[in-house]
Amino acid sequence: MAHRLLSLMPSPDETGRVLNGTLATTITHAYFARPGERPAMLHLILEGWACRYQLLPDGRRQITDLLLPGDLCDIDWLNGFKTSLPAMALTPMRTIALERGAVEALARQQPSFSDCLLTDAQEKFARRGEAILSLGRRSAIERVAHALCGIFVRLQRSGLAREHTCDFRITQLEMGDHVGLTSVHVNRVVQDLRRRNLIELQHHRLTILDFEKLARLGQFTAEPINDNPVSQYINLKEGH
Amino acid sequence: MAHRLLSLMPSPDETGRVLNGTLATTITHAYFARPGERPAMLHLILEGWACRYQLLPDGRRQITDLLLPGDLCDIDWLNGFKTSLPAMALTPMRTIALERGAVEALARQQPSFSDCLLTDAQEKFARRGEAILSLGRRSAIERVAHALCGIFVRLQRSGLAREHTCDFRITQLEMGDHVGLTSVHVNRVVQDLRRRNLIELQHHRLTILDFEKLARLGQFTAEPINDNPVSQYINLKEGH
DNA sequence: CGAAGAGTTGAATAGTATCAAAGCTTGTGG
DNA sequence: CCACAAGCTTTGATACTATTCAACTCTTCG
Repeated sequence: MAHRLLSLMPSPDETGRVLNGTLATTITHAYFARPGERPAMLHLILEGWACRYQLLPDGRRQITDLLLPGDLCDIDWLNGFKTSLPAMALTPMRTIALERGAVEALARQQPSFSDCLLTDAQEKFARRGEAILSLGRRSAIERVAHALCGIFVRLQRSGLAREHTCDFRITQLEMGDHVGLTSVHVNRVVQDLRRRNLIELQHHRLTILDFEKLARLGQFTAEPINDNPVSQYINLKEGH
Repeated sequence: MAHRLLSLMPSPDETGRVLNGTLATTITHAYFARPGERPAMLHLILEGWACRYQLLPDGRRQITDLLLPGDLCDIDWLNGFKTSLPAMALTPMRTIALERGAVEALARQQPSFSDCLLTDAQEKFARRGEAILSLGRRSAIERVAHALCGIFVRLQRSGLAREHTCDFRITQLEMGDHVGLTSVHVNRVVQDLRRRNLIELQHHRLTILDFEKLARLGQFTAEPINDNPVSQYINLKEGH
């Protein structure tokens, strides 16, 4: 079961300090946390996609953060671990659940871990900056191209992409809520990308036929690699 | 000279620890920091507006963060004080300049100050979330209405608005780069808001005639008040 | 007073949303 | 294992929103 998750597994920690967590699974649409709560558990994602989102009174929805394998689900430790936006599973998920108290304690005791959390926050902050640029200034096709590149690279770095393909389990409606378009228009853009021979997208699987070109179309440049990821500090206690 | 800045001046700090800073001024379009740099000085804004922005290769610009009086110019302490996006003055500015080393030292020594920085970061993170919602899901008039409400409330909280009016010194082009529209369209939306008797906007001054209605139009809800602002820790050394 | 920048206007166009209906997939219960 | 239902994807027609381009006016500042 664990071989696909290998790259997310902890490396031996020099200081010997490690956070112990237990395996957890959820179904699609489950909430990891709801606004105002101070969740007992934080989750490191092993498999599956989740998001944070915001709603308008009339039902319009915007996904503000996409959470992929390797991500710590709760950036809200910045906010005293009090959740500001709902975090919801977009697919079935497999996560490592960590006790909030243990995370807080390790952050106080081990500066390198506290730095790691800071880096994690900075990464998410920068990602929101990219989203603002996309939504404000990129056309529909540029936005989708950029988003696909970003998702692919993140999955690749977690060892969840091989060659030029990866799983792609969210719907075009959810994609629309992510890139600020309607699902109908996402569909038209996707077809356009297919016609240009840039991607294949079917049966929950994305294949990027020409990454170079797709990246140019979306003005995508990969973010720097984080050499101090949260996953390093986490140990999965066997015997779920 | 100081009476307008009163609400930003430090209150006596219980612990006696205070960051000493000196008055600095800049002209429009001056840079506080450029990407990759590790600036020697951080700036607390007293007067004037600044922004962080991102450019596309073809010149399209998107403002990702608007920095107003009371804001610490450099959120990038999250990133080890290494600037990620350029921060530029949109108007002439008056700031309190702080030595980076002193800020770092105080953050290490005084937990309440380090919490304060965390809160500051969380506030900016949340503001980016709001921007993503606006750009992704709100119409042009809703975006502008929302932005005007947000700006007014922030200035009001810094004591820089009286009754229903405040200074408004950025151009419609810059406003467009902030809310993801062209300057032409911003102009049309502003005129629409005038026709509806919601605002007056002329001679660098904004008057909100009906805040209630404007807020409803933009789905604006004020963010919670930060009771541990950065400004509390800062002392302006006289004799610039 | 003149120049440069900012705001305003109109017409034409491009881009995206909306609405409605018809195929496809996928997962489920019989 | 099949058939069905629900949810996704696809298509077309149409309306609307925002951009583009170009000119003109008004402010501001030196």
